[in-house]
Amino acid sequence: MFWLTTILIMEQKDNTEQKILEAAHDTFLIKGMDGARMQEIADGAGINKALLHYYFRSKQKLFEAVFANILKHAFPNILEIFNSDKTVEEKMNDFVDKYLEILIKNPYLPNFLLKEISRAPEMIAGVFFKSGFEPRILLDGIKREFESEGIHIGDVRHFVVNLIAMIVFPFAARPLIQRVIFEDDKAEYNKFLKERGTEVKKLIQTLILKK
Amino acid sequence: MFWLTTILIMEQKDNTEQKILEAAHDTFLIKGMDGARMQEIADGAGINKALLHYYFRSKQKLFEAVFANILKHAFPNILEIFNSDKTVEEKMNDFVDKYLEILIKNPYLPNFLLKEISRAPEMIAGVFFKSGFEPRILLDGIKREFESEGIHIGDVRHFVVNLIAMIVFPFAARPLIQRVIFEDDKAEYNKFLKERGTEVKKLIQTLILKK
DNA sequence: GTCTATACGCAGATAGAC
DNA sequence: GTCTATCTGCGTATAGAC
Repeated sequence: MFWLTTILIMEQKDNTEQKILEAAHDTFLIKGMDGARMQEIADGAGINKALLHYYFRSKQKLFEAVFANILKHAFPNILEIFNSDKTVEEKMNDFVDKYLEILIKNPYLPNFLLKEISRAPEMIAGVFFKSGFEPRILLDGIKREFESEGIHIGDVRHFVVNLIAMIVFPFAARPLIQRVIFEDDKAEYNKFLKERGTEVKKLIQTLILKK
Repeated sequence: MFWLTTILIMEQKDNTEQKILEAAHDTFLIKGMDGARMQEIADGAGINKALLHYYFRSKQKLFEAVFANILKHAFPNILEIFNSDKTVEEKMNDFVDKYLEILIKNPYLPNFLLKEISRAPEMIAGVFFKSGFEPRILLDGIKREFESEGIHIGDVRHFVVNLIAMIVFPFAARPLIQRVIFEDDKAEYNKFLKERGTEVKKLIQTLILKK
């Protein structure tokens, strides 16, 4: 009955508050906190500015609501991937696929996160760590798993940063790369992004086979 | 006599206009166009807001001056590296070293560029392409050089994006990574950044030796 | 060239009718 | 809950004295 529940939730939330959150999401995601305008959000939601303040007292509060929501959907069950009983190599591949999928659906996410985290690290960290997941434990786990398969990956922090960099960067730097290397060919760049999965997984493979 | 010229230039430019440009640079680099305040720039330059408008008619014009300046210093002689008579492998290593050096000196650069390019791609592209360098030719050259040494690197666009991603991303995502993985240990993260050179060059090596 | 004072517009926020 | 009208403050920009 999950689908029913979902529909119910969707419907009962298809109210003004929800419409505001959606419009705010769209505006904040692209313009960021500094660049966003309450008027634009109101227009997007089909209401007026006053109602925004009725539901969320301030721009800041509205932003925080949107941001928490974005984080929740941006980092869904990483643990789910790493708690499976697959080989660590398969987990890495799952991670790549999962995150590329998320980013292809939410291409503005990387830029938004980088921008906002550098703008207000303290505030962001506050929202972020409410999720209460333990990165250090995750990293140690990855290292241990690799070693138990006889693979020496070196400093696991570099390994993970390399991995995430190769996944995220093509999205974060899209406006630049697409223009400079792809002569602003949008379709060609989308094709390129879809190829990233194979590319990154091949690179992991190379690293692992090296030993 | 270059050093003398340099000093002369520095001194003759140690005037109000120069002080404004420097203060504007610092503010824009960290806050971006949207987040920057003319008051903060004026304070930084030790003058008042009116003078800003006397020298540069508007915030927009001031920003463009700063941005052009940043680009000029951010992308110095890439061509110089690639026009040398070293092996392509050595060129790659030089590229990594050179860019890490630049980024360690200008750690805010990646975030600033990503932010501004996504905010106003057209304007940015205008300033950018005045430098008139040809990325496609550069990429083709890299591919050809690798192949002439019998190394098949696959799609050169993926190769280059991987390379730049691994160099740039740790700087762009610093506030996040430092907090999440390094428990906000600044010194430790600086050490990590300095290790990136070895790390990335090792990875290039792996890719090349694979064949 | 540099300052103080001020104009002007915009964006966030509130008051109050319905 | 939703609207219109309005306030308030801030940030860019200008006027004008020195």
